[in-house]
Amino acid sequence: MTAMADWAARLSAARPVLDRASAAELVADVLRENVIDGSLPPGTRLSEETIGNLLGVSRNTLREAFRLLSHENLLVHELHRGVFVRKLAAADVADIYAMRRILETAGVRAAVTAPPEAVREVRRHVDEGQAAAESGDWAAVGTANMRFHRAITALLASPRVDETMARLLAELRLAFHVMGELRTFHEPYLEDNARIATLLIDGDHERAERELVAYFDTAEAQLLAAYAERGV
Amino acid sequence: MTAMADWAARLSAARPVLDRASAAELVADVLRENVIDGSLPPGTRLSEETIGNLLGVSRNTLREAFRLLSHENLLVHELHRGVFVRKLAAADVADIYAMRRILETAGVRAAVTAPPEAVREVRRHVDEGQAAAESGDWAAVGTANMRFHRAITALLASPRVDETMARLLAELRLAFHVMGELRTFHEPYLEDNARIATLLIDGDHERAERELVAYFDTAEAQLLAAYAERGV
DNA sequence: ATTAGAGGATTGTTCAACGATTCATCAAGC
DNA sequence: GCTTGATGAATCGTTGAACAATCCTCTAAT
Repeated sequence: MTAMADWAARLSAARPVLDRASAAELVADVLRENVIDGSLPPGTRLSEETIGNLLGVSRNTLREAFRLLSHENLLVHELHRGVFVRKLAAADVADIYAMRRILETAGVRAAVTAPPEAVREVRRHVDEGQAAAESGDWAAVGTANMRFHRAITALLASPRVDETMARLLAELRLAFHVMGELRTFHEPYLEDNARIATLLIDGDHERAERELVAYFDTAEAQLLAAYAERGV
Repeated sequence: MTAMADWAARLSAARPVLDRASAAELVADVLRENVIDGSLPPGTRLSEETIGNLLGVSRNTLREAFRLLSHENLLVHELHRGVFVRKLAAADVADIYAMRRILETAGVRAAVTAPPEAVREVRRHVDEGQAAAESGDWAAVGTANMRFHRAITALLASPRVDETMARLLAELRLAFHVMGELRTFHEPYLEDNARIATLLIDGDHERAERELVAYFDTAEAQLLAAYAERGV
């Protein structure tokens, strides 16, 4: 009975991979990648004809992909004007951090009852980030940092929280483009993350929460300062 | 200067009404209504041709409407099979309540710093619900109850939290269909809501939070019991 | 310098068509 | 009797074209 339950669990887990065939979703994947890594900077207009020819899909399919990404808040659709890569306003950044505070502090509090391997997963992403820093790959440090924070909310073991968090962080990447040097933005937080992970493993979730909140305050302030400087 | 700010505020508030020209959104509104009120029960398959003819729109427009509602988690899209009215599993109900616990308890804690009119708004929806109960309109009691809970998370003053909460509650309505009598499900909570609102206004957010958590526990248990009974 | 208008380009929407996939039916084999 | 495999109908996925509506740019006139 447990053996069969195992099959069932693994098979149903593999199911979404099989469904991954829709052309619109594939196009959305490509565009999402380019938006996130900055190839398509915020404000860029995505012409239907140009991109359609470039990717070899019809306008209808392309528009469907645009809609998918609009729902993820990565593109904005303006009636009769087209779709643009989202430009995050300062208010958006503040709102994203507000929501992160709620979800991630809840995650830290859930660490007490979460399975130990989930807590270890948090630490794993810290190590990942430090390794990337040593090789000077600051973009990789950034993604490791995001995985670290996603691992924190993963302690809640809630699919909906996970998805919300993933979307929030993808959106936040749009804001990172205003930071000139990735290094100055990511490097200082490596230590913070390590400290928080240690506190979580030690079970001192109260101090972990305080440190996390402090991180939010400084990171948000840093981003907003960069925004003010650039007058966005 | 303030006069101009007034114009600006009022105009930008009226803007979404103007944009409401998309055929797909109108179609989505109709379908949403029918899904929520149970005319289209969970599991129903929505044929593109049938519904397209019924509403007199092209398949493309209809597909866009489907996508809108899929994103709201009211429909599910299965590749090459079509779209279906979402069937909420017991695990989904549990997950929705997990997320509500996080967001709404955060809302209660934010009541301390929230503007007084926002707190009064919470109480207003309690009164609404009681009025609806007196006239025996239990569906209206249900919507008032949802507005009550949305008002709680509105204390956080975060657009993203508001939207997440709205989607969660719309999704949850799909689960209400398993409850036979709406009255037995909604009536007991009128008192709870009133008590919580009073505690919020009095500033006793600690007790308010405890009461809210207790409400979640019983409401969730009641729903899950109904699920188990019907073997869904 | 500002405004008004014409023209071109792009998006919004629909339609028809064809290939791809699923589902139900039915026959063959163990 | 049950499973396996093939057949055909129904439906979805995608494309391309067409036309209307809207926006943008450029020119010309005041």
